[in-house]
Amino acid sequence: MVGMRDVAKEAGVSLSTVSLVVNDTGYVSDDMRERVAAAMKKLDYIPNELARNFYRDRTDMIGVIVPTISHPFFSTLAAALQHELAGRGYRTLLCSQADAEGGEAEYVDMLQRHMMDGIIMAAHTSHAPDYWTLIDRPVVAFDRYLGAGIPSICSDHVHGGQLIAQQLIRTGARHVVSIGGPRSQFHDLPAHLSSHSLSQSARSNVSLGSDGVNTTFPTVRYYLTLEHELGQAAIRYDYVEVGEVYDVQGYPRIAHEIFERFPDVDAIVGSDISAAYCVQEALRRGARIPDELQIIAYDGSYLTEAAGMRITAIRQDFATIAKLTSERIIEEIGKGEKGAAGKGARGSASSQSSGAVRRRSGNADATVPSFTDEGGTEGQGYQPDSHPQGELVPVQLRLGETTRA
Amino acid sequence: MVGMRDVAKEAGVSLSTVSLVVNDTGYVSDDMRERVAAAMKKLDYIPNELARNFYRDRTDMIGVIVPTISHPFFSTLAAALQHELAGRGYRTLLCSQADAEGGEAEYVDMLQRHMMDGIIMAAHTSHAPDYWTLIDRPVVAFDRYLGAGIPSICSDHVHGGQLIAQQLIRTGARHVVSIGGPRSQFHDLPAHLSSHSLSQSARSNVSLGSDGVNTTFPTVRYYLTLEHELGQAAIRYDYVEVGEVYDVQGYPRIAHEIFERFPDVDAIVGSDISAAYCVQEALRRGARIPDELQIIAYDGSYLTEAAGMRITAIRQDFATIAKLTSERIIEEIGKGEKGAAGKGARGSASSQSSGAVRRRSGNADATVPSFTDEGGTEGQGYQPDSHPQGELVPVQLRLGETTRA
DNA sequence: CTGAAAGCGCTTACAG
DNA sequence: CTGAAAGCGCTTACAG
Repeated sequence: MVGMRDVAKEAGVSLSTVSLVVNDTGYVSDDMRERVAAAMKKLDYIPNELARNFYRDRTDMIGVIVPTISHPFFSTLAAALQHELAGRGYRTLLCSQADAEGGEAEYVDMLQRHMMDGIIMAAHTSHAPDYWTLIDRPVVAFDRYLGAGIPSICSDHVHGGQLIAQQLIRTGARHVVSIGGPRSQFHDLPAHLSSHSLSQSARSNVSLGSDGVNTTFPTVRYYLTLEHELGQAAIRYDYVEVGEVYDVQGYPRIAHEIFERFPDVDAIVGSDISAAYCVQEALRRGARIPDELQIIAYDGSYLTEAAGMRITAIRQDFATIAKLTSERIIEEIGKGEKGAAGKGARGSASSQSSGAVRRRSGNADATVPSFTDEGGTEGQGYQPDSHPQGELVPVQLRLGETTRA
Repeated sequence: MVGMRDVAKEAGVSLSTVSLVVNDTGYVSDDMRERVAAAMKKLDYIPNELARNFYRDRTDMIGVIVPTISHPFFSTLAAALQHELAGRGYRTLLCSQADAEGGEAEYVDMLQRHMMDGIIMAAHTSHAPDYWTLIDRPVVAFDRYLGAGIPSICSDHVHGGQLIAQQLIRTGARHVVSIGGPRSQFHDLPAHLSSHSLSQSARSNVSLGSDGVNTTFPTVRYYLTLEHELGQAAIRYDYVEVGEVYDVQGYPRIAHEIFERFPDVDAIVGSDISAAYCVQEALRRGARIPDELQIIAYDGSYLTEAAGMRITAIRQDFATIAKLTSERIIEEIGKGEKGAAGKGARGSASSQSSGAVRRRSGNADATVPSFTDEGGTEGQGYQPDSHPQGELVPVQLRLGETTRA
């Protein structure tokens, strides 16, 4: 292996001169520069980034954790994130929870061991908030609540739920079935409000904004909103559970089941994949879409375009999500940098202080929601674990062939 | 940051003892071990993997290059690879060409700079074979030919083409349209055989096995086989070009175009996405599938299951592909290791020798094809750039609702 | 503007 | 079985 030392010898200059040329830092005379360049070319020198990273204590790699890549929503999200991060000089280490031996923990480990500069967490986690809070290195969540002080970016699911409800109410739907994850995820945080049962949460006057929902999983806000609005309009509503996102078998089975269990269903709402299977099942049964049956997908990935019919969808704004999330994680990484005053420093206290900086300000931001649909509920003092919220990314209803005008 | 030095001090032992305990290597008395463990726990010590990697000159990371993740074939492939690699102790650095600033070059760069231990290349490349051959670090290709000495794993596309042809001939198809990439990719290697035009390549008596095809892109064998077999059966055949895989707009447009240009088409063959859009377009036009129109997808990712109808598909065997490819790249990495006799060595010659080892034996393997459909054509001496081939992974025809019995 | 020196946090011969 | 020492290939103050 040819190293800087060899280049220096070949060019007849000192090691540091070579380093300066390689990194294009500081002042080097043209003469030196050329001699070094020539030597590098001659010896075919390639810098060892491992050494550089070691010294800098940075890898310019950011981990992106998703439940599974083989799901159109997450592959689209991952692509958008990689694109955005690449534009900002970062590499993406994509982790598909389902395909990693140790799940997300393995990646958190890499983060702690300095193999990554930060993590974007877009998967469900079974770990308690403490786990995340104690990590003390940059973490940003997408559509998840990981604990006080961990910034999070979310799609505006309350609005998503409203848009669906409006569409269905306006077109006279009478029996809506919605497909979603395990209902237990709806309230997986210690609650001061215990609206556990379907009927209760659907009908009770629970506020769906910054209080009333105690989950690590903000997506449920769309179900809750939908249930609430349909309840108000006295439209029959049923919720059907599918398994985890990576339960590939579950989708076709559920589609079949819905038609068996609810012969009079006239509107189905579910994630892109669920919706696609429902279109398929409906076509097979000869149900007339959208006259007899409307289908609305939640997510709006490419699958909604290729599922036999263009499916009307709530479209999450992948580009904006990726942009905000990337900005945020890089900001967090920056904070860590500043905390450590000069890398050569004795080092023992620096990471602690930087962690404190990061966490404090992360906390401040994360607890100031920027809701579009409601205001004035924040600022009522600190409430541990109560419905924290991050920046909200607007969603959009994109009309396809599966809904009525 | 708390380091080994702090742990050693706390435990009152030497640095090396701590290292031995952390890595669980060599002989350490139970007493020492416990004292060290206690100190680690007390100080919350986390080893810095950056330093470790730097010393070992290994990162246990393997790059996987695909054209785009937002494509069901490649996201399924990537998931399978990540799964397989994780089981063997490697991390996957997923690179979506479309979303990386510098395309594959950026990742090759990382490989050369020792940030990755190897690369699995599953995307098309515009670089000449020389580019890859000179890399001198572990690279394995999937369904690509990158140059002499670069091992490659391929699906058995010749068989894939035959299976499709059989199905179509048996069911009496009369006008087949197939959708594929730019025809220029079919012969992008310097050729001794110039069968460039569609009609010529479809009808001439070109052998479709280990000679006659000069492309870096083995997938074309399926088109060529299909063309050849349909030609023999005197079935009308047309080839329609879509853009690159990441041209998302292209698919629906092509589906539309096919029905406009070829009103009498009664069979369509294309990748999962193309096929899905064709199903959609056919349903919209009221074409009766499979009675009037058969559709066969090539790849067999989950999309074929959710496209309005279960699409009959040639299924590539993702699990086997991932297994063979992973084994192969790890084998290549191993060769590099052995070459370097003891890491502390002065180092200058070691990487060259390891490269030579790798390349020579890679070469030997790569030029011994294991075709299932033909035999005895190899061993006729060395032919530069002529139809090289690697291990073949069988494909399968999975019947769906879009073909006739 | 250039060079000699120290150091990033670990691992591994090597001497005790 | 344990400890002092050298070194992995770079970068960055610091003195000239």
